[in-house]
Amino acid sequence: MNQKNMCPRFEKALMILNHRWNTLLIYQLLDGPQRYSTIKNQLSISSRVLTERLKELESEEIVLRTVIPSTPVVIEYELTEKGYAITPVLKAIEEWSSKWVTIAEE
Amino acid sequence: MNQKNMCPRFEKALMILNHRWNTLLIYQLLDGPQRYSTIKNQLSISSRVLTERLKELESEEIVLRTVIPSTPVVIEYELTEKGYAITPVLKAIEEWSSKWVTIAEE
DNA sequence: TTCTGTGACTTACATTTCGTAACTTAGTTT
DNA sequence: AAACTAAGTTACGAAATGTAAGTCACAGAA
Repeated sequence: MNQKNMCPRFEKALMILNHRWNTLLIYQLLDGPQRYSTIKNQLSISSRVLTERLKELESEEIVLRTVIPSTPVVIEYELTEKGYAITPVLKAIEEWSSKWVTIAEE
Repeated sequence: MNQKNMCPRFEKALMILNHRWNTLLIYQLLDGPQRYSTIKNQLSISSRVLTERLKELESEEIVLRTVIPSTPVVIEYELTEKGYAITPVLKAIEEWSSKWVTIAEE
């Protein structure tokens, strides 16, 4: 994937944001810190892939994972500053979709 | 993929834009109308998937396909108005990446 | 007039990624 | 002990993607 003369940062950004589920996950976390099970219930993602993506976003420092030592243990995920900085991208998608995207109806 | 109470247009926008290669393809077409082989050479996408994605973007009216009856026949792809309207999304990704994305170096 | 070349795809098949459902682990309440 | 809970894992089949070779229509070369 990718070309000779494209900015490598932009390219990497696309690789992260276009990876299936990631944008939706970030969008979901804009509502604030949330537990694993909350996220899983809101999106119809499987636990296998959810765990995988959260780890990816955590390693990219877009998401922060916090262990709450209750019983049973609860894990909270939230966006970092870098993560919240993606907001304008989501806003731009929202604007484009509200102006241009149509849903087939019967 | 997806939730009960999310705007269906936004959801659809995400499905289109997050589909592997699509955003990069649109980005590439911002340079103006281009032939199939040009696109293929610029991105390292396989012809199988390139054809598939161009058809998808065409059916979403993001891309316009034009046959130029030369010999051998040449096909030109270009963004529609709806397609060019995605520019702010790409700009937002560019800005985010230039501020926040780092590349590992050794 | 068969032979070679071109652009834009297809096709067949291997590899990777994803989804599904069942299982694990540690501590807790019954 | 048995059952329960949250946050994962695991095994495995299904779907998406990559790779390489092939197709088609026509044109100019040999």
